[in-house]
Amino acid sequence: MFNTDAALDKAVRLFWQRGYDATSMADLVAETGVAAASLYAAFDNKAGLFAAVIERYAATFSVHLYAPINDPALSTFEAVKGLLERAASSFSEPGTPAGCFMYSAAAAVSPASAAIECLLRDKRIAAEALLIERLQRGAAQGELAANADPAVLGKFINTVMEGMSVQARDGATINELLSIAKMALDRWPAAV
Amino acid sequence: MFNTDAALDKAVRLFWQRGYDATSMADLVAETGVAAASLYAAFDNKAGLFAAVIERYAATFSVHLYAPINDPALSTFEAVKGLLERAASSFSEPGTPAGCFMYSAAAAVSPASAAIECLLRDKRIAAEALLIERLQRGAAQGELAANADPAVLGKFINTVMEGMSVQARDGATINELLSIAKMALDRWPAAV
DNA sequence: ACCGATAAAGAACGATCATTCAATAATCAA
DNA sequence: TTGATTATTGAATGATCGTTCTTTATCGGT
Repeated sequence: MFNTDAALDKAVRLFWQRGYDATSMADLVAETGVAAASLYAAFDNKAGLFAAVIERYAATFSVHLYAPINDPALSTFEAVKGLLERAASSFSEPGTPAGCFMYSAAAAVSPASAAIECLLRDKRIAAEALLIERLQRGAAQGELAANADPAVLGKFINTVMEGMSVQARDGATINELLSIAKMALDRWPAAV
Repeated sequence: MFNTDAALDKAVRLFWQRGYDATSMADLVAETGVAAASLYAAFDNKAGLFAAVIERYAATFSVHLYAPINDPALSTFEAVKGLLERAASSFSEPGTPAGCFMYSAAAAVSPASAAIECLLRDKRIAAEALLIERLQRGAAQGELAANADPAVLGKFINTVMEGMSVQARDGATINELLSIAKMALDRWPAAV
């Protein structure tokens, strides 16, 4: 078989930039250099290819973005700070399309592609749940103010990240994104 | 001529939900009940129709959303609070597609539709500039802390709004959005 | 009632869409 | 080397895309 990972890397860029509906199989063939029939043999159809692209993005980009959340050596604040700072730099990284694939690749799709939208939505919700769990662990260890609600705080942090992705798509620089991240962290409910 | 505003209202919903590329002329014909040739006579082409849809959305929705920013009776804080609260309620309004049209209708499009993306981006950037101007006016009148940067604060508020739109698309309730808005308004840099 | 002008629509256009088929090239056990 | 299997592809599929052409209604002025 052809090098599926290399092809997926190319496909990730394309879907990232143009979104699901606006990326045609002809585009994917031109970008990957793999014939359409071969892509179908490997991934069944466009939706299957996109599902594989999601997993490839998660393995190569999301893992790095969310690394601070899973790093046991970091305090809860440091973990969230690391997450937002990585978002700022990766969303504005010149070598990749701006913003986050998970947020913009299927922002608005046709009813025929509703299943695709769900795939990404589930990933977004799972990532938010991961963040909230980390905050709950921090709260259990007394790192957060007593009146702080980890669920609301997590949703807030996640919302800022999602907004940062739109900002990056509109041309925000890494420094602007870092300023936004810093301001979000100003709201941090540290234990007294 | 047919009732263009009524047709545009229908078209707004369709583009709002599905985005530019995923909304076909056939969809628009079915939804508006106006024949394709008539739509072309009135708006030239799909891009022209979309441009008219943008203006229709701005006149019927954005105006209401940004009303607090232009209300001279409100303090700067009240204006921003009103903006975020209106975002929370309108983004989750059951009668309309979730989120904000300006943020999601052309989040990711094909290179052929790049001009469409620019149209919406310009609207987003103009709205952000409007918010920042309001904050600068507040700063000039001593409503903000001396070390507060209106440009950064405005970008932050705007980022939260953009994130709230993604949250709404993913099913966030009005109460969840209000909690997010409330957290964004915490530690407001009020003058001492 | 009639007529020129305007508005609306049905049917067709070539282009492109995702997908598949038939045929070729590469691989490997024997 | 041979033969069966697998991998790969160019070409063709019907469907749908945005767009336009031609024809049919509609309408205000005389």
